[in-house]
Amino acid sequence: MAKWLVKSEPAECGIEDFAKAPDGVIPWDGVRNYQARNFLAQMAEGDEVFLYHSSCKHIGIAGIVTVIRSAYPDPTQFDPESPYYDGKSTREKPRWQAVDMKYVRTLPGLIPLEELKSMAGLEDLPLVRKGNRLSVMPVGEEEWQIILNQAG
DNA sequence: GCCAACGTTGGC
DNA sequence: GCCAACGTTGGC
Repeated sequence: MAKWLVKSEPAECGIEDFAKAPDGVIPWDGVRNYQARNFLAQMAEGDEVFLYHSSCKHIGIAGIVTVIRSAYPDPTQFDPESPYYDGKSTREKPRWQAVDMKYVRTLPGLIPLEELKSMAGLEDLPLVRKGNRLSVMPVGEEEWQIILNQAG
């Protein structure tokens, strides 16, 4: 099973929202970046995902979710009412993909970005690199373990 | 609120 | 195909 990390603003969709969602399930839609979309498309059912809180007071890894439905056309791209609407996308040739994710657990303590930056073995994780804006990224098995050990 | 870094768009 | 202009992300 592959491992991943996704960013979200907790005001929009944080680990608490997963914990409160019916069955703990939230569709991961609205991704509008090609590189991030390509990673989304590679996700498989059962893959585990770190949920990272960005653009807020306490930034860092807050919890773990799992992929329960692999990539399907993101419905928000067809919805003119949606902020994620994309007029250039068609149902025959959808541009954007979504997956469904399910709550696994909230970490006992958030792992702050600052700490992730200082940890050995995470140097290649795009998350800790300056100016990185990628919102969906792969996490290597070793990186995953290093972070898990830190999470307790 | 600021601003650096980045991705995308569009003129040429 | 280049690249300037623009909009967005996201840490600080």
